Amino acid sequence: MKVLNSPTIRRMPTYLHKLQKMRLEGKSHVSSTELADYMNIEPIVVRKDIALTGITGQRRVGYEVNELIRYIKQYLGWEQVISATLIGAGALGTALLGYDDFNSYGLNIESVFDRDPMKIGHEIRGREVYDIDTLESRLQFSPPQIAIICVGPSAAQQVADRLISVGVRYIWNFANVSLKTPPGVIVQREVIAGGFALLSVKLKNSLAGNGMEEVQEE
Amino acid sequence: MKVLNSPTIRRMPTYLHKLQKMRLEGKSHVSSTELADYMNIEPIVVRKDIALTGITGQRRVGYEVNELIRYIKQYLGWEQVISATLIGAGALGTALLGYDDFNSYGLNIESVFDRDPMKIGHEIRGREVYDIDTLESRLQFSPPQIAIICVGPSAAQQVADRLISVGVRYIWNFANVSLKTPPGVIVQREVIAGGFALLSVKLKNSLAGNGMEEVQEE
DNA sequence: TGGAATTTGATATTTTTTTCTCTATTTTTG
DNA sequence: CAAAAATAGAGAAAAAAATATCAAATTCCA
Repeated sequence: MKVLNSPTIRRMPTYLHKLQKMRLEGKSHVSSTELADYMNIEPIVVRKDIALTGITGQRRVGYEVNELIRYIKQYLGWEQVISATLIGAGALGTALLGYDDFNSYGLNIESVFDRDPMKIGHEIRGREVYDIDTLESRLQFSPPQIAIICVGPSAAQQVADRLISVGVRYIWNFANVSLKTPPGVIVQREVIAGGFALLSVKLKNSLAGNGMEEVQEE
Repeated sequence: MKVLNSPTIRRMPTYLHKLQKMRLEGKSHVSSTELADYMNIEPIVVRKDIALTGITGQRRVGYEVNELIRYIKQYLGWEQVISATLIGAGALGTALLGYDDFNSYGLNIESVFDRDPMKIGHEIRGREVYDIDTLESRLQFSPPQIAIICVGPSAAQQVADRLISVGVRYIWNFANVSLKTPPGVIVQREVIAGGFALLSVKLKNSLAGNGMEEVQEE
């Protein structure tokens, strides 16, 4: 069985989001058609994605919502809590702290660090901000599984180095810079402008064709 | 020639970022190897990507930095300015307003709207925040090419409807919800949790194998 | 100067991802 | 109860993307 399919994995959180909403609404079953409509993709894509989790649905009925939630979470490794630290309590870090779904995804941001004296010791979204200088002393003995880097590009590499030195192996990097890391460290870089680039190309194409062609992708 | 290749387009901003840094450093040429090293991908991927822009390099030398910047910008439609409005001046909206590269990408955020009276009339990152109630009156006669939605999920659909009603056709949606839009409207949805899902799966796999396999993708 | 190394780019191949086709099942409707 | 509609799922095919191979050009270095 295939285990790592990037586009599928990227779609999973959206399925989950929708499923959890449906659960709240009391829906017991969901069809691939329904999920596909929600996401503007084809039902067959949804079925293939879901098949990877190992669940089986019921013909003419669909999938059991609760069961599907469980299977997706298991597939993503979201059944047990994933510990994390957030470095950089600026606008972006604050936004991430306010991202509601993380709770249900098992992401537990245990600590928040910043270097700004105006922030240190104060709470942001209910969490105390620690001095970045205490990073090593606080994380050394039980490093989080994931570090989320939300500092500016000039500080990101140094922050990454320090995180790695205390044993962090998985980095979710929002800084607009490519990190140099030793083998064994996995970095997931978020390039915000990527989505904008896609949108720009579609915009450009429609201007060029100055007409009615349908460009719909990704 | 192929025009719309999603993974390639998503990598373009990163090439551009690096190239602009190199230009500042006074470098005149760049090789695919150098860009590949920076991004932790294979040089052949870089060459294929770059080939799509139509530029030709020089063997044993690489590509001329300035020329490559121009070709990439042209490929993405970033040579002329793209007008935009930002709806939602919360943490995420503020973060986007502070994203330095947008200037050089031709993205011009002309207006910022919010519904919070504490924000309306004040400046955020040097920009005045307008009352969301004035959206129609301000945008009606020259709607921006792109709208960036950074409001909460409960408000996003209504905001999108209003934007579409004044003529916006391209939406960059950061709200954690799938928008329903009429045909002809293009929505680029950013799912923040997508990257986290990818990282989680890699983490899970390494725990499962509790050993030394290398899982490196995307 | 001549060989080694580096690099692009054309072409081919492989891998990944999406899409299609068709069957079986189940529910709903007439 | 029979027909119709909706749905999952298996297997095949197509499309997209990444990777490999190799020739040609150019530069570097001994």
